[in-house]
Amino acid sequence: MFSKATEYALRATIYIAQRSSDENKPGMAEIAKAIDSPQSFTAKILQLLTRNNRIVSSVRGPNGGFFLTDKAKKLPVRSILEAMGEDEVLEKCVLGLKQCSEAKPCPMHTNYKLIKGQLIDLFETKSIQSLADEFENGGAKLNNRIK
Amino acid sequence: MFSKATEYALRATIYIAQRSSDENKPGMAEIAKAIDSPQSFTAKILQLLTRNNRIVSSVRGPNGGFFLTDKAKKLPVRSILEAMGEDEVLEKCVLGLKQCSEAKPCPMHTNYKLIKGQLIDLFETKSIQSLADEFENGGAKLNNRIK
DNA sequence: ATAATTAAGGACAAATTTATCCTTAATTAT
DNA sequence: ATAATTAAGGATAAATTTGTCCTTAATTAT
Repeated sequence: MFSKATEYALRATIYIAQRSSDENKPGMAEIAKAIDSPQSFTAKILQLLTRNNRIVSSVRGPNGGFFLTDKAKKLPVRSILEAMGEDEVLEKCVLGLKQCSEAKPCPMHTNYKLIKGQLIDLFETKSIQSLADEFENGGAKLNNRIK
Repeated sequence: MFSKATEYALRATIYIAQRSSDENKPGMAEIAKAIDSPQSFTAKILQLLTRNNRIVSSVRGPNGGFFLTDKAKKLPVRSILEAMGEDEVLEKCVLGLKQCSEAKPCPMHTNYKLIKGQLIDLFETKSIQSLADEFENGGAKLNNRIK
């Protein structure tokens, strides 16, 4: 559904949201290991997310790392997609037609409409914080390891 | 959601399903024009779909072209995804985790589960024929042209 | 039979995505 | 102040996807 870059962005952001505090800010090595992603590539992605501190914030130097402000934690998950320039996936026509709309529907349009609405609602309603909570308390995983 | 190749595959198959008959088999030039896709690339894709006549059938020579057997028209839309090797998109974890499951859910898993079920159901229930009917009678479009 | 037409398929090219490595800049601890 | 640590950013490479072009093979019409 999403590019690998966006998948890493989602996993990294959720991880950072749950693990960061004033005393502790996970660094690149820790994050990449925790979410099963290539470190350097993930670093590039976090650079996108830290632009203007839109989603993620960072500090350099010893004990530096990444964190989310309380404000950022309340952002909808969709904002991560937006920062990655991939939010249009939610609205996109299944057949890839630019002109597809209620007025000019593709053959899948009416069938897919309801699902699309739920998908948009999910990404706009769920906050980054709520997913971090699932990770912390719900036993949810962010990597592919067995144990 | 899907690759361009799969989008073209879906559009082309629906078009062929609706336009082909014993007397008339659309050719590559007509198909590519009708669905707004690059002709040579679409030709490659139709080669995949015609392998073993799984989805699409073809005849070469004058008045040749592509068509769907009645049996093929009854196939679920999902079979097109399968022929393109892209059906796992339907089952895939939103965060891209291979191990994501009911037992080891990612933070999005429970939220996305219902939507995923509907998506799978849509692609498994809808037949190629039913989409061709939408194209024929429902005024549905397969290209990006204004009029 | 021959020529015309059309899909099949191979080779290759362009564009995009994914990924790595190395240097620079900022910050902190000593 | 200095050295150590860590993110930022540039350059580049590998892999994949998207796309084109040309030749071959099959089929049909004449």
